[in-house]
Amino acid sequence: MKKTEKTIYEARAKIIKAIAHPSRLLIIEELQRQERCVNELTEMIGADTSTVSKHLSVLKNAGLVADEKRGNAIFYTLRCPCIMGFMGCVEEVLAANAEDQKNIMKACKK
Amino acid sequence: MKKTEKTIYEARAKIIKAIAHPSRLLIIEELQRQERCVNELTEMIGADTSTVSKHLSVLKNAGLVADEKRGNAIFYTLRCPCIMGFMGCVEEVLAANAEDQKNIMKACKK
DNA sequence: TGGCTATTTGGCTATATTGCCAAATAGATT
DNA sequence: AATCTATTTGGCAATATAGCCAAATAGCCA
Repeated sequence: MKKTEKTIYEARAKIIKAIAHPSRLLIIEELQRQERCVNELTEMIGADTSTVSKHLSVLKNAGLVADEKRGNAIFYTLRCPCIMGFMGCVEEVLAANAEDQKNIMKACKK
Repeated sequence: MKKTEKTIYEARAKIIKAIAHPSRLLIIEELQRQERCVNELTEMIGADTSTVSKHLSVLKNAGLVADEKRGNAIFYTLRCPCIMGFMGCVEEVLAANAEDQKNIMKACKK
């Protein structure tokens, strides 16, 4: 792998890594519906505020969300709705895996 | 986040995490083109064989690739070509980030 | 000003990931 | 059988990630 290539793959991996966490997936899904402040997301996730704040900074750092201060709160929005297209494929993979499991079970019973 | 919800998000995150690594991105891209054995991928990546083997087992464990033994070698194939749809969105994010950088630079010069 | 509310930051521990080496395994070849 | 090739596994050290608490910061409100 050449150096230039490596840089490109690393940049892509950084984006995808930012998405690859249960809480951050929830955040992305919710922000795709509507903008939310840290407090609201914290309640939905049920973790410490600081933890959620850090998740948001990971997403922001990857360029996936934008934030805007309004009044006392900071509202986060999803910058790239296309991310949700991801999820369809992920579900496909999960469905395929479930199908495999089913077939394995069936084979075992024989 | 309810327990059931959490399980779902964790399952999704596992798939996405499997994709989120530079070498594994290269592997996915290459397998989308054609099936490859561990040795071939190892050469392309330029890491230890054992390292590549482990990357492949991560992908396999997530259900993203399948393997088939033929002769002396084990050939890996991509199970879900839809993953490549991911990449378009990732590139969009990277382009948007680059655009931001450019604007920041421009603002600084003033 | 002083106290709220919302959010971020620093610090720490626990856990997970990565990547190398060496050794084990499995087939193919001689 | 002995060897060669391809791959996986175990073990280890380095690094990264996650999540909590406590403390810092910033704007609002009385």
